[in-house]
Amino acid sequence: MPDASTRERIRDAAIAAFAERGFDAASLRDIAQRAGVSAALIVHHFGSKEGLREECDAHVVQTLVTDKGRLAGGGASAMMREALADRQRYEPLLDYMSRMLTSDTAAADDLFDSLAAATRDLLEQQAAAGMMRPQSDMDATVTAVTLYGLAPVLLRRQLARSLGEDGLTEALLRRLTLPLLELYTHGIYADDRLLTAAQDALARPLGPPSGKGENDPHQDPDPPLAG
Amino acid sequence: MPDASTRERIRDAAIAAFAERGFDAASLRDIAQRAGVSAALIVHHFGSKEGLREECDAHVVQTLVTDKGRLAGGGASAMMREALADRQRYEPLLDYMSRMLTSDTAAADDLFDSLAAATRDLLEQQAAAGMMRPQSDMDATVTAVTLYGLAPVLLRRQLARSLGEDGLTEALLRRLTLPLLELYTHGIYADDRLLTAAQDALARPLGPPSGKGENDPHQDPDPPLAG
DNA sequence: CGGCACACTGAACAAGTGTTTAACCTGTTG
DNA sequence: CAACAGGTTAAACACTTGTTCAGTGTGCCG
Repeated sequence: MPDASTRERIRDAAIAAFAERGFDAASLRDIAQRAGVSAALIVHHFGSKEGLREECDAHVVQTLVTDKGRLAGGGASAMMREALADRQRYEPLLDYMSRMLTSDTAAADDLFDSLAAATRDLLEQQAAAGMMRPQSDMDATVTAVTLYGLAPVLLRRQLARSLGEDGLTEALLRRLTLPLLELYTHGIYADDRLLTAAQDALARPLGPPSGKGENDPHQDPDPPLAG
Repeated sequence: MPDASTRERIRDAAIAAFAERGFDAASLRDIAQRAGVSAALIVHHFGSKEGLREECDAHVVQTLVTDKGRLAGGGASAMMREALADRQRYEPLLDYMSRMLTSDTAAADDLFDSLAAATRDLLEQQAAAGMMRPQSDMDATVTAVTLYGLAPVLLRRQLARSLGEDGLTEALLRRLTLPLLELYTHGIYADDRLLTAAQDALARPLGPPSGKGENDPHQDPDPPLAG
């Protein structure tokens, strides 16, 4: 393992470039300039642009997931707090992660599985402490909560813009805290009309293929899926 | 407006290509081949690749939002149902939308604003019908529900993979219906310990800068953000 | 010192990019 | 028929891309 600092400088420059412009749009010469080296040196160290990507993927996953057990009990929420605390260092990682999670790579799958596992640990821990209501389908709940935790990261730009903030500010996180906790504590619906309607509809072996749909769980009770 | 069918064929081929491979990776010659024309003709019709993109953006936004008032009361949930019903036609649109929402274009902002507006309409309608609990910050709730509705679309690949389904199948939507409705009806927490702790912490003018954090709303009550 | 290994470079290469140019074809109009 | 307009194309252009090549410098080891 030779002088690793150059390798690491290239790797970090690549992560920043991939995060900013995407893998295809970021050129080796662009990355080389950021790292203060030649394009040829990148190939010398990583074999190819694809090799560089793999190393970047692995490093981002490790930093976000494995390293220091940073999300053992926090998940994406912990990430966002870390990102706030050390913005210059973590913002590229969040951008990189966002692009990774919506790409079809094995590294993306690994990352998501790690996040889902951390979510499951947290939920099971809270369930054991008697803090959680019994869930009808724990696997689906885990996946959904993981998805919901990632949404503010992936759509961070729209989130901030929509609420009139300038990026992921602390004020933005504070403002989201209560509404989200209200949702996770009481829900947003005043009664269980929609829920029981969906339960009834799903209880029937096979719903009407494409009827009027007032009782079709995919026609009305579903809005929470999106709104 | 000359024979529009060729223009539309090019536009649709471009949407499919951009959705599959991304704007940068999809080449004009690639799009031209899909549409059965020459690359030069694309430039002749749209001026440049960027011009083609703008027309694709506009068309996708119109199809998903404006056209037929398709999401007046349904939002992303309605989208996913449409996508299921006519998969071959809508799947490229969902991929295109996912890429658009995570890019920094004006069209993306417009699309998100339209989705948020539809979410607001739906929630206010349900609030007027007495179906909703009072929200402490309606704007934040609207944004959060919009984000949460988009998460399954953006992360559809991970969602399906995580629950062992092959894409956005009807079985997958059915399986998600109850857990999500439970969440939106009762929450997932058995008591309001976390919520009141956060309320207390936020009531203090300025929280401890970086104390132990057991009462810091960003340290513990936050997990719903991600898990 | 000689020689080897290796980080590192500028220049060149083949392939692919978006775009331009000149021309072809076809239908319409005067 | 002649002239024009416009959809359409192949070929060329200038440029960028990832990668290769031949070489330079430097430090270590025998």
